[in-house]
Amino acid sequence: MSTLEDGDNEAALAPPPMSESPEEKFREFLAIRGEKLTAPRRLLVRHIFNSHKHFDADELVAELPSDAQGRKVSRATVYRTLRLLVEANLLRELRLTNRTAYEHDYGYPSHDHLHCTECNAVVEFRNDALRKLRDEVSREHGFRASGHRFVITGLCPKCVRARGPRRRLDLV
Amino acid sequence: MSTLEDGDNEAALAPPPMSESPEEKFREFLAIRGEKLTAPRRLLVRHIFNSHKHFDADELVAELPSDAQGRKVSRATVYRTLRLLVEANLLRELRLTNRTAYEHDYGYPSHDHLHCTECNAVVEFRNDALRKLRDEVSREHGFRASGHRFVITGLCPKCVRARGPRRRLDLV
DNA sequence: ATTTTTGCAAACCATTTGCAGCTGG
DNA sequence: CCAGCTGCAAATGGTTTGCAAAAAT
Repeated sequence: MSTLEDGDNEAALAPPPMSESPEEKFREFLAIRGEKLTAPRRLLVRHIFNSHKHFDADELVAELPSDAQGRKVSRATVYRTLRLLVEANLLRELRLTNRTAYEHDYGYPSHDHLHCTECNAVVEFRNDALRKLRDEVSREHGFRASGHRFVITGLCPKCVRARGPRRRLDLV
Repeated sequence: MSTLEDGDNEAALAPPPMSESPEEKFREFLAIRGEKLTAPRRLLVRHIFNSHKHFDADELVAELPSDAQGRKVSRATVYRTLRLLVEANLLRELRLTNRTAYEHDYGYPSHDHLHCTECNAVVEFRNDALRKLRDEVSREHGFRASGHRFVITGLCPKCVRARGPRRRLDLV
């Protein structure tokens, strides 16, 4: 449903009201499929959209609060819900390392990433030329682009300072 | 060692002769680290650089020929060698799905990818503006870029024709 | 009441690793 | 000869799944 990442620019029907909350959007998505917005799921959407950090399943599990009875949402449910949120276009997968990272794909402007291979830091940036470039290339190849991922890998300023002085032949 | 993907443009020492074979380049890389170009490793480099396909560890294992005694290179060695080839900048990792894909990063011009989310096809393209854009962005953020990955996701021409006619609200 | 969801634990699957014996230089 | 390899099999680690109990409509 026309996310910020979506390249399709036809306006088949009324644009969705960008004012609905992630939770509301998730509820709609589930309703359409005859599925339910349960307590664990509500807890997860709320928690996830309370901050704009990147995160992975493990971090999420660790951060989650326990309920009154000291029970946490199970790891299995976390994974299942993450899958749903991705299908609902509320989250986007990142795959920079062996574990899958997630970031908001709803209510958050389209952007790309700089990834420090040294300290694993991830910095976001916006660049409009990129989108144009993407559509150009897609057109040339007869593709219908629905999204893209542009990751620049290298050393962040901190790591450049930390080890930049070294020469670049130290293969051993 | 100054690969096509490398953004560092200082010329610390004589540029490597681009005429040496992947096998030769691998041998040098290993020699520097006091390691050996063994029979299994030689078989792997040769096999891998005989074609320009993308591949993953599993496909590689499946394709590998058995020796005279009907033994194949073990899966463990395949993984270990792939890691080495990546370190040697002969191969590059791709990470489009859950399994790691590999492609040549030596003797093959720098390029990016269109990824069809329907049939999983991967098409390569070259675009020089992208590299410039990458360096610009890196500079703005104080990064020292060493590479990038730009993947445009969407439907390839074939899949557009196959299912393009459908409207775009079919969430169910 | 019926269908979906949850939590647990076991299963999965790609990848990694310990180790004893083999091998290249 | 000796450091570095290989293969095997067992271990890992992230993610998925079967199933019976629990919850939602």
